[in-house]
Amino acid sequence: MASTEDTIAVRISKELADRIISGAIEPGSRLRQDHVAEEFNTSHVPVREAFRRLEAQGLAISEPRRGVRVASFDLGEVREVAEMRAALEVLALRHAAPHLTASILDQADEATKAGDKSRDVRSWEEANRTFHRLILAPCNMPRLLSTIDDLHAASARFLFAAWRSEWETRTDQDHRAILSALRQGNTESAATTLGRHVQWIGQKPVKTASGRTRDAFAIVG
Amino acid sequence: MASTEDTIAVRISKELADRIISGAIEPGSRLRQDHVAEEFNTSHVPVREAFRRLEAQGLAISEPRRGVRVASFDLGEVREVAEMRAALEVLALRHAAPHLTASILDQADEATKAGDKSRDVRSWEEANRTFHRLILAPCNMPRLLSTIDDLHAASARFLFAAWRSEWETRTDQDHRAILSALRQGNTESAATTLGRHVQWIGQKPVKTASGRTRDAFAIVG
DNA sequence: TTGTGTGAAATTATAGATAATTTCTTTATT
DNA sequence: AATAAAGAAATTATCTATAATTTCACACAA
Repeated sequence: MASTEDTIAVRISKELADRIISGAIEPGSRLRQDHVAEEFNTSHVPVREAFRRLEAQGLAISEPRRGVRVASFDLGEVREVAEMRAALEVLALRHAAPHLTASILDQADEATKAGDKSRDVRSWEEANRTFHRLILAPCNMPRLLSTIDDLHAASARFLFAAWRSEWETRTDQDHRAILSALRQGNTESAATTLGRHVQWIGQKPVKTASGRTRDAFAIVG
Repeated sequence: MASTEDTIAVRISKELADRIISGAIEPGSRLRQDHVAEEFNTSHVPVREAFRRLEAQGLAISEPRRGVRVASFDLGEVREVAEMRAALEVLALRHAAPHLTASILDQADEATKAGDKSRDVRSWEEANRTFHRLILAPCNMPRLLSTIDDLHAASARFLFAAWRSEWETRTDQDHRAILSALRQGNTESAATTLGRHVQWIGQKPVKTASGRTRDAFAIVG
């Protein structure tokens, strides 16, 4: 962790992002600058800068003079993020494909296996994110990649909100189909599968705070 | 202008964004917080927050302890922004199409005419942006729309850098074709044209500071 | 009950002051 | 002349203090 190199504001924003994504802080709850400042043993100036970062990532919403709260989300936003990911990841893959090496594809295969073996959401999500990053990074489009990263952060949040604890292992056929197409140089087929893959929205009943049961939705790809 | 409602940081970031986009501040030049603070008659705390905003929009780059500078760009980034716009605007249009009314399409037609009549880049850019926003806004996907807005800001910057002053009026056939397809309910055709339209990169010789001539590139759609 | 003021407490937003780091300039050395 | 070292100036990052605004709790009236 290069956290000693980072500025305090960056360190705080990373830590808060992690908590928001993992669900440790509830959607809608307020982020109070003095409290955060006290926790991190700083003044609130870097805290405010951290808030601006979270805002840009779509993890928090700030209303002037009324403070910052953790962004809430609904099925509409899950769909929106899924479709944006589909459009942008397909674009990235088309550009990355010519630069993919056997070594990268092997690593992506490893990530897929790690995902299949995962017995909890957190490690599945990490493996999945690694897979996507591996095959997309060689596109060499920094702006595109950072937008995709933000969308993955949002996806992870939806996922953890739905699959809070229980997780069934499953074999990711899509990842395998994508890798196989890429190995054969069939970029179009890989892109098509990827586009469908990231739009797959899983559905799961969860118990709400009030004891009732409702359906939660998340992107599972 | 609702600037009195905004926080000082927002006001500063908007003003600086405008200067960066218009080219009033050169790419690569440093943004010094004390100087900006003095100009706006504030302390540097809101200035720093404004910098974080610019960073998120991709208009400035900040290096810890070394300050913030105006982001520079090259042909690669112009292409990247063009492709991202194509992917995302097509997505937005597909969702917006069912909600488009005759009134909206008429307004878009007006915007096209205004663009054709424009005798300078700035007013052409504004009309063009209005056109795109009109036909995309009804998609009702806030995250997508704000990402597209940032990309339009980048596009405008490329454009002003290339077409600093001279501008030839021209008739935008693409806009007309898109509107006509939309009126006929042919969303796919409109989307295809839009995707191509936004990726059209114009090329123009410009004189550099050192008196030499090189080619500048910009998105002209 | 429901709604509406009112004041205290909490919180945000900004200013001014300080410490730490980088950049620039000048001077010495090969 | 070119390069390196050293010190001064400028600049960033942070902290402490203050002003302005919002939120909350509670009382009172409809």
